[in-house]
Amino acid sequence: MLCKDTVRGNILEAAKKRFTHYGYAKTTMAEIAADCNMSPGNLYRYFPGKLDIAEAISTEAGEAAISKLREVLRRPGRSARERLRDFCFADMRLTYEQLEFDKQIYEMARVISMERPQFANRILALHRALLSEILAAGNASGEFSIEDVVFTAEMLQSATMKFRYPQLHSKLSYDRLERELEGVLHLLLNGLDDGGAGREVPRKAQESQKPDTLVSL
Amino acid sequence: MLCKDTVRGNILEAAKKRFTHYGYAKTTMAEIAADCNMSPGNLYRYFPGKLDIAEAISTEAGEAAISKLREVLRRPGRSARERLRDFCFADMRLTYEQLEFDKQIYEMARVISMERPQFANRILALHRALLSEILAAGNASGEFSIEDVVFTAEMLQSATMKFRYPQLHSKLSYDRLERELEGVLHLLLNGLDDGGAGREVPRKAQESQKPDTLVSL
DNA sequence: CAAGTGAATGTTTTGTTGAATATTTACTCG
DNA sequence: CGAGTAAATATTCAACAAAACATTCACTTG
Repeated sequence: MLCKDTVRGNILEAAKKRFTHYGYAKTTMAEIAADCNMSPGNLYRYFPGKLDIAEAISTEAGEAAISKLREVLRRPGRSARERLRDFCFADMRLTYEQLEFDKQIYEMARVISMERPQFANRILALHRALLSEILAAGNASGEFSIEDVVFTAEMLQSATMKFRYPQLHSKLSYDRLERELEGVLHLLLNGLDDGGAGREVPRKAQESQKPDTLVSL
Repeated sequence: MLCKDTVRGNILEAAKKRFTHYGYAKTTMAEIAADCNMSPGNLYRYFPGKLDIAEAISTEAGEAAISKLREVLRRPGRSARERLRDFCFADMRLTYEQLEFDKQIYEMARVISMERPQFANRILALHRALLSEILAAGNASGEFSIEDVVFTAEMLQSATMKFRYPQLHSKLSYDRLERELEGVLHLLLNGLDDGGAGREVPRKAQESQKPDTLVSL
């Protein structure tokens, strides 16, 4: 039997194909409906509107990404610091690759962030919860002694904002982003006292150090 | 005698008045020229184009802001840590107020950042130099022992990106921005070991803690 | 009545065209 | 020539009509 959820699933699937292939703007409700062998009007019995379809798709994708990150956290035999590092790098790589290579997904992300500001917040909250988990584990193991884990997670998220949706904030090569994340994390973990941003890994030749560039203003 | 630089100065002055009063877009080259008692065509003997006039004005303003920040650094009887803190807060307040209350300046900033990506970089470089100064002074006084001062300054700049042009990155109240900057700085200065983001100042009621919201995507 | 239709409706996007306006050029003046 | 002008040109903007589209609704259909 075709329960409501199955139809919803079909719609999402069809829409996802179109959105990722042709882009959000270039996809019409009529097309999505046709792909599902229904009339445009009927779509509205399953979703309030086009944007909600996109949001549902993005939520799914976002939660999938969070799941992947959660797996990074489950890796055994790592210290809390290492875990934090793994987590941040995995996160950056995940979103960078996603947005770098897929113009369409980038478009959707932009539209949804504009029209549904709360969307990004929900994902950020999930993300922050994982950070809190790491910190709490670190506390438990005696590696950290953080008083307010939730607040500290918030601050970590704030300081690494730039690496979360790199394309939205600056245009840097992935190499450079990695190097910067490395440095910032070192600072966040150890503070200024421990030799500043600590430069274990020798930097590449100075020539390649293009300056930062703000973007999307 | 009317040397070339005097005329340039007059043009800049006239343009500045118009730009700040009516906005960049709503100001025409003809108007600027009229204010200077010259024909529009003649402006091009002094500036390559309208955008370059705006850029010159902004550069001046940017350098003025940097000077103000430099003064904050000169305040006597402060430790390097305090200086760093003063500096970051002064910087945030300066740009926040500027952009918050002056729609026209905000417009100019946006246009120039879009059309002349290098502009922001030059200002950021000046800014970074001041950070390096603080760190170097901290090293000299024995308060820090930072190996690569320049690199560490870069990392500090990176981690506080969000507070540099707040309106461009997120929409948060100034209160909340201050609180976040406080937390992030604590983390950057002391690392995770020192009780995390350290919460000397009790946070306000949880109700008021609206989550972050990305903006301008 | 739940599922669906397709025409009707209002909003957004798209094109187009004329007007503004940035920029260039050919020229004047001292 | 250096400083400037004013007309010529090219680009951008604004307004408005047409088309496309999202959304709604009165109406099947099983």
